[in-house]
Amino acid sequence: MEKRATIKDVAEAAGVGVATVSRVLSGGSASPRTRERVLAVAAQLDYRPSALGRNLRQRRTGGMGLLVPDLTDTFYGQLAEGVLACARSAGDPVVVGSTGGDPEQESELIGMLLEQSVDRMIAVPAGDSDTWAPAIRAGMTVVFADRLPSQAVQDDDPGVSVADLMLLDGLAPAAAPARPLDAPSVVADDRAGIRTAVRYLRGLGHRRIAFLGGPGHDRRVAAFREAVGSPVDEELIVFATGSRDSAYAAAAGLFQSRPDLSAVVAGGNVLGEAAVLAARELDLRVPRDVSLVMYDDVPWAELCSPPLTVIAQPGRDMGYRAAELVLRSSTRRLRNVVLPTELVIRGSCGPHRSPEGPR
Amino acid sequence: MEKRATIKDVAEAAGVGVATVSRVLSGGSASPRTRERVLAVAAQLDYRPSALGRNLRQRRTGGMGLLVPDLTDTFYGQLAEGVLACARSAGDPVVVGSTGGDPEQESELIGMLLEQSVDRMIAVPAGDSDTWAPAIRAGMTVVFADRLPSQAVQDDDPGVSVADLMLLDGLAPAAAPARPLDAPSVVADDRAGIRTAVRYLRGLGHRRIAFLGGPGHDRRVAAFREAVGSPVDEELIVFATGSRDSAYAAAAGLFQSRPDLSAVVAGGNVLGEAAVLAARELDLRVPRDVSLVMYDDVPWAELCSPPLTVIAQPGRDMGYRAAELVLRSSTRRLRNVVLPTELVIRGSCGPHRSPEGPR
DNA sequence: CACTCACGTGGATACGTTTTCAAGCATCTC
DNA sequence: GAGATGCTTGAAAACGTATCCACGTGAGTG
Repeated sequence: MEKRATIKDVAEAAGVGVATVSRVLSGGSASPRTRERVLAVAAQLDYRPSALGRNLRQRRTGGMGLLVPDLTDTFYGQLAEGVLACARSAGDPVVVGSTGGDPEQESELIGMLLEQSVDRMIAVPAGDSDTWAPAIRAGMTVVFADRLPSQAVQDDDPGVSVADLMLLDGLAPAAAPARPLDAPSVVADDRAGIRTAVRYLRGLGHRRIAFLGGPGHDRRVAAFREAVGSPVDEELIVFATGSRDSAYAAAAGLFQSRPDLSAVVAGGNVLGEAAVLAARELDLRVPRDVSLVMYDDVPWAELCSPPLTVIAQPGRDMGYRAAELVLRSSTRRLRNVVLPTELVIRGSCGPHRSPEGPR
Repeated sequence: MEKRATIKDVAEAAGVGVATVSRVLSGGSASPRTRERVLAVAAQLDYRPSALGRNLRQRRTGGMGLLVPDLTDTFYGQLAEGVLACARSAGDPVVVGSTGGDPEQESELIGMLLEQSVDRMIAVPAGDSDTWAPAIRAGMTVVFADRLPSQAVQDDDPGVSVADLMLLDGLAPAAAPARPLDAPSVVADDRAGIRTAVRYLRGLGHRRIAFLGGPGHDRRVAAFREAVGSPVDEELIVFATGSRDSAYAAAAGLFQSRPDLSAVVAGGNVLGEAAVLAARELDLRVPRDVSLVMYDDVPWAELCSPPLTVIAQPGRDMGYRAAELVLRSSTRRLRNVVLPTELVIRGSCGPHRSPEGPR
């Protein structure tokens, strides 16, 4: 356990000042002669500049933070891989946190990153804009991926009691009028994806199409509503929390309460998984009894029988692009990237068959 | 973008010295009176100690590193979730790196963590012991998870030419005699898991059982060899690299070259996925034509039809335990944790049927 | 009452780096 | 040849924290 060489050691060994060493290693100007000397000595001492010193000096940690709801969800795994790939090519460390879809945990993790002086992060947000305001106010460059934070409820009338409360932490009540926090983002074209799927199902003759949503699927639900057109049968839109259990419960409940539905689009791969499981449990055959299209393409979608028809979104690319965006945040243009989706038709959708019994 | 308060600000506002503030916040001794004052002021200023200053001062970064081959692999996702859960409860940041199973990338990532002065890490190693020697020599506390680094090839005869080469970086050639680097670890009981699976297949009448292995599956292969007993049909043991393509190729190749096999155990979920795909492509029915048991229990194992019989290993626990181990590294006892596996019988294994055609 | 002892406290230092600033020096121009 | 100009260089000052050490004050004891 030998101790690492410092810049001072290199400077002494090379017979130059520390400033020169720093310059050479940071690509600053130096005479070829000294440059060579310093480089040689540094190599020989196996010197690696300590990120600690540098970070303190420039008052920020290199690299970036990454917040996802759940690494067990294959899609977020893909997204994370994309981020890590980009970061690796830049030589940057990535601090990863899993929020479990819980705004409170998310808030804690943001605080932790703040403490670490991580000033760049990409996030699949769980909380609303109020959760994220502190981070952005603190000067963090935040890029949202996969979805945007929901709009916090506006409290337009800051009563005296509220003001009283705020005095506790010494903040001026009127500081932030809760504007819609503008941050770059990279998301999939949910609207087009859902619309294509719904049209596809429509083309197969399906009329009663259900939507199985999870947290953060607001845009997908909206797109679904728009695609099916009015009147929307509200009972056919059900939500689950993030957990697999909840997803299963929602799917099973949907199938049981509305045996007349003939197709369902699942808002994410966990929901899709739940739908397949619930259908099987209730002896509904796919696609004979019910057609299914799932958001997210994941390797195991092909394993199901029948293989699942999916709305593919480029998870890895999404992560990579987001990381690029957060790194070159100087490029202020081209914010709000929208990635294309693609309907991958496999075998989980079939033509609508009128129910067997009379009606 | 208001700038954060420093310990100095707190000290001034509270009318005490910085040392006192530091003590109070670090849980050191202080009179109740001052403690209260400092705490109040700190809260009011929304002071959060900067990890940068602290890290530099104590010459180490808090938190830990985590190196896995691929976050797209559900098992590593589970493992990562476990690590993150433990770290979160400790309030520690986790720097995650994805090695892609490539020792070179792994080495680079280790270097990056070294640079960050991360002195604790948990890793699913890709490289051999030589890859990890530098990290451990540098004083890192490394806990291996899921598997151990393979033993580097011993070069027992350090010829003069080798010594010459080593002079280049100024290292003494005889420094590290390549001892088997002892680091704590937490792995699954591969031996028992594989043995149980093989016995189960044997009990179903299978005699020609194949093993589909990937990188890092050394212990599983060894266990397989032991379980099937001699003579081992070497053709029935095939390997893939980490990628899904390679896994598919290996599986397809196996099925084609040895149509007489009646069961296969896949060494990991990616291999299992490949086996299902390849079998389907070759019109082999599971379990009618070939029985399949897969290492790793993953949510989608139940989605296949038939649902996959698996050797379940507790991925999340593995990560959690590893993180515990690396955090409380003072507890020198209880290194090398072995977690139990469980054969979860679903529907992918059936009784052996003698081949239809005469033989 | 003097002396000791324990404890609370604050000044000073070190951690390793980047960056500013001024100085040194050689070259170029008038 | 003198002044200006450009380039290279090193000393020094931060960055925010934890910790050593010395100082002062209080209580407790002889």
